[in-house]
Amino acid sequence: MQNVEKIIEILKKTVPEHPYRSHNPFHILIATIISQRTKDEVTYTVANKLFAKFPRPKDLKNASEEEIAKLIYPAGFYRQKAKKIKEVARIIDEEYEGKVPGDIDELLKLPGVGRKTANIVLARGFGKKAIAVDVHVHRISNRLGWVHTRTPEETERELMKIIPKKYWGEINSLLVMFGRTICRPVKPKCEICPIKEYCEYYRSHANSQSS
DNA sequence: AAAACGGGGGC
DNA sequence: GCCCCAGTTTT
Repeated sequence: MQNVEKIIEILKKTVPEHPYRSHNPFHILIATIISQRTKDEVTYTVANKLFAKFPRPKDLKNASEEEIAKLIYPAGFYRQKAKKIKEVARIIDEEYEGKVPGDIDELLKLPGVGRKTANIVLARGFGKKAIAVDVHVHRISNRLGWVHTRTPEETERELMKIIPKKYWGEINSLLVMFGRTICRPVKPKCEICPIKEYCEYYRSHANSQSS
């Protein structure tokens, strides 16, 4: 699988950059919680509004759940998320001196933080080597034939074997954008895909379908 | 293992 | 009008 590095380099030149460029770990964490089962444009809009009003853990801790819920309303799951966001802010302010922990086990203790969210915070917020597997990474890795897996955990383990470590932190952003623009869940745009020649899915569907 | 949370957008 | 979407938590 020497191709993996080549494929990633092609994607890096072709795929648009991930639009959420904050490197503030707390903002990454809260924005990622908001993003769960939510379209990303909506996520950025409401996250920016939220941080404009309550930028620091201490600010969000002191905000009311109703106030938070109102600001993130369009993202859906707003009551649940508002409660989690307030509690996460409180824990970080009171138990971690206002700093998001850069450790997977500590992150997983936070409400609303599962494996995917924790890995995104580590990768994007701290620049650590962590592979965050969401539906895009899972789908695309299987389509390409990099893995043949059923669960995200399994995908994460297998990807760690075949993706060079230097790409771990950015593979999620890259594949999410690739998945949005080209390798969509339904009707992937294989005609214009820059890596179709390396794709198992494309080879097996090359004759039968184009749309 | 399945249900529940949820508004917005694509078709 | 139906179905899916940067998942996590509860049943």
